[in-house]
Amino acid sequence: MFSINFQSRVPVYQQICDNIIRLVSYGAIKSNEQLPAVRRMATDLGVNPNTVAKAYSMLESSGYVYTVTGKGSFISEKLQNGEARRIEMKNQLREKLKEAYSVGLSPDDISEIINEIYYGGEEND
Amino acid sequence: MFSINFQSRVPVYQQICDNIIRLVSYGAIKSNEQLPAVRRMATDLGVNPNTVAKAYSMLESSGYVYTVTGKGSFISEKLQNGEARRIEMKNQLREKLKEAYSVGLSPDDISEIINEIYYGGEEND
DNA sequence: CTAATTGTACTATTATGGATAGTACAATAA
DNA sequence: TTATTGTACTATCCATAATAGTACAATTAG
Repeated sequence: MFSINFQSRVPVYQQICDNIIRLVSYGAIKSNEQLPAVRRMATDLGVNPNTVAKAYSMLESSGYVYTVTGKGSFISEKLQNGEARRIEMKNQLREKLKEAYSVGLSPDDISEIINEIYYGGEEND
Repeated sequence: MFSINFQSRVPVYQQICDNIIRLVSYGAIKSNEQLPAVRRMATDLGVNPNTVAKAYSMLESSGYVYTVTGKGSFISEKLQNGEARRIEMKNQLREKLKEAYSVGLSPDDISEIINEIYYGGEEND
């Protein structure tokens, strides 16, 4: 599903939240679909069940997940409309990249950052 | 000069480094200009001198600052020439790309925008 | 010269947040 | 029933950051 970067300064529970949201944005998980059980995901990721539980509970308080004790946790409808966010994000990114261009950042410089973020380099907040 | 966000998960010494780089990129500090003394900046920011010392020493090992014991720490030439501006831009771009990542934008999505800006059209790499 | 200021190098200690360990419980499903 | 779900605890551990305090070499100002 995804993996945890234990070198990162970003807390594991936060990484779990981020990844779930990202997967939904990608369409890899659809709304009303059930998330892996807390204990299951914990063993999959190699972390403590409490850590996953914390992530789930935070996602629920954000409204991105609804949960039924005894059944499981499920992606809410609220998370489905990621398309608008992606378009908006593209526009913002375009403006920022124009600035980068005018300051003299090279495509390689940018690729470096992309690799760092997408393929598991250092993260900060 | 600047202030520290003690609520942030970003370490104070890191914030100090970032801010100094940022100030240089804004032209608020020029190269060969002396930085405040470790003890002075410490009291200004309300932190421990050791924390500032750590920031300075990290900046030095990055080559952004040179230091003479007994005299002080100074901004190196390296940060002139728009280098500082590019560093700051990289930081901003990194934050934006993190957002893009979390929203589900793919590297290809981003490459498309980069090509559009840098090569003015529909080529891909 | 002396005295003050510079950065640096230590060691020790504390504080905080995150993660783990373990247990227990209510609700659901087979 | 029995197993699985999420949840709620408490206690503990650990890593990192930050502090506290001292000391020292180099520089500068007097």
